[in-house]
Amino acid sequence: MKVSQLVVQTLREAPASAELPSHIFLLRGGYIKQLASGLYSVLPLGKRVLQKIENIIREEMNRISGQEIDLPLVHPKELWEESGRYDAIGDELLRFKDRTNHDMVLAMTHEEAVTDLIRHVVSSYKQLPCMVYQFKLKFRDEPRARGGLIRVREFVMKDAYSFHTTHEDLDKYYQLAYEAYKNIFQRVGIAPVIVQSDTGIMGGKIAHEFMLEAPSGEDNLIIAEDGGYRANQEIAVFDKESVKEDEKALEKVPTPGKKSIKDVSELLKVETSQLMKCVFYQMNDSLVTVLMRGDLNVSEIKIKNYLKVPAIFPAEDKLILKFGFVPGYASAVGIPSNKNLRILVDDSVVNGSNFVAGANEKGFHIKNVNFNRDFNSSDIGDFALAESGHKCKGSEVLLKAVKGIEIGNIFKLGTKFSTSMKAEFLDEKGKSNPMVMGCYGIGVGRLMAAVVENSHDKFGPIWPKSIAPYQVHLLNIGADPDVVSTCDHLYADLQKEGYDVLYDDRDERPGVKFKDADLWGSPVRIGVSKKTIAEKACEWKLRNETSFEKISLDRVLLKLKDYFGI
RNA sequence: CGGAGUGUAGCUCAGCUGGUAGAGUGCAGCGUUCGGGACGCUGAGGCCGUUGGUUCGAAUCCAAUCACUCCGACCA
Repeated sequence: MKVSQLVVQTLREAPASAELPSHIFLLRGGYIKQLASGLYSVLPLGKRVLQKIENIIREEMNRISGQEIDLPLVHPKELWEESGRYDAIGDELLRFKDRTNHDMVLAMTHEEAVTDLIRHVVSSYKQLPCMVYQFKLKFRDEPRARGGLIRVREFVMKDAYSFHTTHEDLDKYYQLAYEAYKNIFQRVGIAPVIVQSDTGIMGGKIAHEFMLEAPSGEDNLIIAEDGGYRANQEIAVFDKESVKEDEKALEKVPTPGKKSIKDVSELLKVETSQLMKCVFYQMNDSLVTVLMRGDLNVSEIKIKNYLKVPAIFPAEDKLILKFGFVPGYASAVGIPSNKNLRILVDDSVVNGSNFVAGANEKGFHIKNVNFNRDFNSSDIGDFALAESGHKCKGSEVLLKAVKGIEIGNIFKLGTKFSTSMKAEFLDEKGKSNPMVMGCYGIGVGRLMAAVVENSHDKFGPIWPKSIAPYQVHLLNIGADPDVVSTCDHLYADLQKEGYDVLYDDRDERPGVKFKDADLWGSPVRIGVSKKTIAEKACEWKLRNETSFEKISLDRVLLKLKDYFGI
């Protein structure tokens, strides 16, 4: 491609609102252009990168027996009602009516559509297992798009779905998908951190997220310092180092005006870990009370998962008071649970003893509160948020928190969709069973952005060979007729050899061309000037190096072959 | 949905003590240049987000509304 023909406009300056390197360089290099919040047009350069990423993913999906398909973007409401997600998902699912006044949705993911397809096509164990995948637009009406392509509303995702006769078979395939994902990310130059993740309202038990560690990441990851444990903070577990002592007698103490853990700890001169905090959430009219050791924070995801609800909200004082709790001085002592009051007790409270807790009376706390003796509940579990400085379960290894960008995920769905949507097969004995499903997603645009986050300098992206929009950037330095004709010939020769060449044939000053070359990030830059052709040579410069070398024109093809290994 | 901010030329922004609009850059043309975003001249390009109000007069003041950005909430 000749730059003179390329549909592109590079920018000297990115909009002030662009902060992430990927956002800045994709805009400045003319890869993408924002149309509206979270909606981006892709220009030819960006499209080439996306296509190369897609081809890598396609190869790896085909290698694990994937078959490419295409599912609709617009679905009738009924399909989503079948799975129960029409009501379970909030405004993120864009709903609208078609001309016949029929309720429709824009697909934010395709479990329903693919389950519908497979249940009609597959009916026997002989047809299983199978995996189908697609590259398809998703629309999610995100409350807040941000960071260029990192978080958008409309995006192409590679989503794959596998169907199995048994959980064991899914387990085996899940491992294959896991390896395929590692290959994909390695091929685009990313070394992902792979963490256990929340399964959310998708149900299922096991899921992993592939993360690019980056300060701009939206997810918090908890990683053991020896790398032995890695999980999304939402679900990460840790050692609470609880110690049980002999139970002492209750003792009411005045704590006027001291409502926070910190204040009470200072007043009574006890460690925050000897306090018991009481956090309130509400779901409609019912109250959820969470009792937790004072030095720990609540993980709302763990609570949502335990209660199996899509959302909880901080409770209003009015509701808290209605159940007999006194905000600031609250505990479960003397308050039994009932059908509108769930009392969740973190195991840090169960396994500790003699806590200072609220007296449910303004200005008073109680010392030596113990689970079982002084209050009770059958809702015991792990509801605490793992944080930097905590220790791995059962070991002394420290956990640290890092930020990450989610670039892919794999999920064991199990039979959630196949049961609700009756995707069943007949086994050897003629008995009907729900198919066991897995799903595997990668956001293609986000991956492109992640690669830039991962690999750039102050001038622009440094694309890996595998997905650079063009492999070779050719430019004439100066408009001398001999220089131009040398470049023209070189351009033709390289193309004939099958290289993707971007030829900057514009009548521009060298500085302009160099800046653009950096923004377009081709791995190899070949420059031809009057000086070089005097020696029948050209400049050979790699994007990831700062200096260039002069090589003979005869050696260009050889050197390219060597560099690209083809 | 809460909090903050911004809407003026394709892009980045100035103008905002009220008097109908500017720079840089980009674009077109001419000339001088030609190794890391050169310089000079000429030119095209704006209903100052939208609507209403105050005023003789509004980009400028007030109100509403829309859009976009950031922080938070949210994020199968």
